[in-house]
Amino acid sequence: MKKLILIDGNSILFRAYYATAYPGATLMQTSKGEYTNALFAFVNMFTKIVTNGEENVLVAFDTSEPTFRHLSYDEYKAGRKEMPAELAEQIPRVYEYVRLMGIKAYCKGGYEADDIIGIYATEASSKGIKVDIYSSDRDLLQLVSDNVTVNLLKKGMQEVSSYTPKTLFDEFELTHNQIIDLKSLMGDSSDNIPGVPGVGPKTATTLLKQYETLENIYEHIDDIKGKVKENLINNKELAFMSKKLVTIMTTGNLDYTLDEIKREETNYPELVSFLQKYELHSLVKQLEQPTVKVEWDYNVIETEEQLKTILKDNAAIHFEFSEENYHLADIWGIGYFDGEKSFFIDKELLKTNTLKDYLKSNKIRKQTYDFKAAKVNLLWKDLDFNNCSFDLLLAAYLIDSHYGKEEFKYIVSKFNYDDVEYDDLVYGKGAKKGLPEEKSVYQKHIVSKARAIYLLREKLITELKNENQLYLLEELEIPLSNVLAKMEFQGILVSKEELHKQKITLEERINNLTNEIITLAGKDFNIASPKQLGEVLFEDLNLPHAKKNKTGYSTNADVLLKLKNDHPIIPLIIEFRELNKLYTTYIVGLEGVIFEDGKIHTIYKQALTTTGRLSSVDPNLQNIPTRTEEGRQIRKVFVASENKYFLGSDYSQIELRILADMADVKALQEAFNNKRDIHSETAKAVFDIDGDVKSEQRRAAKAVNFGIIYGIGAWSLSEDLNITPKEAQNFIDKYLGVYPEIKKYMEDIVEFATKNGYVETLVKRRRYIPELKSTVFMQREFGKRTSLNAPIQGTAADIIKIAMIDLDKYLEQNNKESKLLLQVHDELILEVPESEIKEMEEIVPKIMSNAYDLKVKLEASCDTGKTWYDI
DNA sequence: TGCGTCACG
DNA sequence: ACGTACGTGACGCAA
Repeated sequence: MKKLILIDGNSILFRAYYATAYPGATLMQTSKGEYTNALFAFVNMFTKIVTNGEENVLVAFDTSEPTFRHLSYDEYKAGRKEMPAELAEQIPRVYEYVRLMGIKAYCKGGYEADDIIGIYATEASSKGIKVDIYSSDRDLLQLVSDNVTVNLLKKGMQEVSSYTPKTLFDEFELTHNQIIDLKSLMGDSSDNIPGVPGVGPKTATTLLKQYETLENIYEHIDDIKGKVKENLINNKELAFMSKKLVTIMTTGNLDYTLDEIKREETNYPELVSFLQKYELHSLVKQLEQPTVKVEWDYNVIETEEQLKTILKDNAAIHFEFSEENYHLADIWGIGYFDGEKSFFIDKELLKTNTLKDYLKSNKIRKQTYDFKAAKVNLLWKDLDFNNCSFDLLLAAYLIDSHYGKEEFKYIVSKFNYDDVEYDDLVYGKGAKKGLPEEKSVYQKHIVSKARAIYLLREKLITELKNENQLYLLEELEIPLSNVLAKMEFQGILVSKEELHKQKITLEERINNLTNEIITLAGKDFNIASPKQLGEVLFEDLNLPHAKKNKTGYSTNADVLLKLKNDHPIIPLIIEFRELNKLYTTYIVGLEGVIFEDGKIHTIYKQALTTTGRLSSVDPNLQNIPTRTEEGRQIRKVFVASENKYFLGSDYSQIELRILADMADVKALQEAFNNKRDIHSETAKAVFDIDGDVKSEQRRAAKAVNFGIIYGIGAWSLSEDLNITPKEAQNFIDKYLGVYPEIKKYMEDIVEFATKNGYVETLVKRRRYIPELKSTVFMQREFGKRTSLNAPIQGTAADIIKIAMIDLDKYLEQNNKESKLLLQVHDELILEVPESEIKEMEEIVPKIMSNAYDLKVKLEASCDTGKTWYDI
């Protein structure tokens, strides 16, 4: 042994506790209420001390048993406050942590932690072993010697002062041997050691500089003068007793020999699950070291014969595509890893029954990254892909919903896996993106992804299991992935005639508007440019400008609406804006994404939103206009196939129902269960109305109901309702008075989020909210609002996902021709043959309302028609 | 590429 | 004094 680290566990634990338990602080707790603040801070300090795995370390603790010090001096450590229960309960956890690190945590009756350290330090030092002691207790300075360094942790936890004989002398002007005598003279209030009354550090140091030791001081007591001499003589016994008390043992009978202090291997899996159990996720991340690079190679599979020998159950398979839009993308390669061997499978083999059957099989499990992408692409090739047992993208998304936006490399790096390259580095980016010349470069890259999937599976599954989220992966997201793949592939038919008709009409109207606007403005300019428009309105026409933004005048709809009567150009611009939006985004936009089959095939991003909702891209079919009649016309472009009808079914007030359930709002529950109009009901309660509710009052109540879901603010409510912020605040107060459970829920959820750093839905989908820890006020406020909103929005997302899975199952099991086409957050759109309309009108809303049991019943409406406009 | 704008739930 | 409700995607402009 070359080096030994001795840690004063008690001292560090106290520091750790009080560093995070300052007055007014909320102590860190797990969701079950176990305190973890000291454990957390202890681990942080500990990992700074014990950096690599090579040192021999012992952590010494006190016991509650009295030592010879208590026995020889009644007042020893008297007056010390008892350890807070919040700290005491964490001690076993700290022991466990140290043990899992592969390090001995040791205490023994009759010995203080100091003594254990003193004994081992002395023994090691005598054998020429260098010793590092860590504590915040200055008493330990007496152990400093040529071989023993004492490191004292300073208040901020950040700094450490190291004491060697030299630095000790520099600071105290005394040798390390004199530290005991110093303490004996000056005493120590924290341990209730008396010392010599009237003698403080100054006097003690002066005396010791002259006489070296306590004993020698008394031998020369007559050389000393005045009050000091008197004090010394009167308290000689106290001085020598103090010396006994402050002297740390250097010999004793301990249970381990030095050799037995050898460090063992850290048990990483157990340590990770220990830290996860106590919800110390940031520590899990810090703790993990990058995995050791393993050298690996792969074989290229080019024949069916070779293929037959490698395909196994539950291997990882990765399809790499030429484009993000995977519908008709080229397959750049197929990576495959069975846990031992790595392969690159030639895509030509997709023509073989061996590969077709393997992919399609419901018996053979496959592990993937973005199962849906592969399935959709294969469906276009008239192949199928089934039985996904694990999907890395979905699993990572469930662990942290912020990960889903990121690329493969980033995601795996979050789980400390770095044996994958950045896509950009392999394929280039932008216009230059393409397969590199060198085959082995991209082949290896694609195979490396399959390896990552396989090698990370266990870890992610364990993490999900620990947080009770495995259900979400295996019973919700993966099955949903399969449903979404079918919906995307199915697509929705558009009428090119209708599209063209609307295009012509819009073009003409926009042209006319443009001419009129230019005439009124008196000069030619680009109306679609907010910058140019702002200049025309607020400089040329001198209209009053209210708001400004970073780049100039604001010209948004709100501003324009307020100027409506100030100039005849304004209504024209409002209309231009509306029509231009419809034209560019919806008419021209949709025209450009029609496939050869005459349909539009969107892509649902399943791992993107932080709340658990889906998003729809290429094109976005979740924001097709409906609020204005003009815009709603666009929906006539989407038509049912021949002899089929659209069936739309949407949840009624699902988010408010979830709020009524989660916050346990009795009045809301009752209103919902009696199928009353929820906004009128709210208006009645808030305005204390008996009879009819005026539409204005209902509107106000509706605004607050919505506001609550978003994390209401008086200012925005006042904007929304055109009242003063003060009136809005009154309104909110009244509302919360009527529904006190909501007030409580809002407070509780923010407290939970602040304490735990995340919020969750009814089925444990989690959203971390780091903004709550921000030092920026606005950021923290944002964090609070999302804490309120995410569980509600997320639960609604969970419920409709369950409904989709249930519905798909029903359709499959009963061999129905009806197909799910679209999901728009709280509504489902199906294409139904005439023969199934009646059944579906009954079954779809039923499955939707039965998807999840809340304290209030879920209701879903139902409509059918030939175009989307009609439902 | 970032911004402003506006479409949806 | 700050800036103002949650979650999205697509467009055109301007740099």
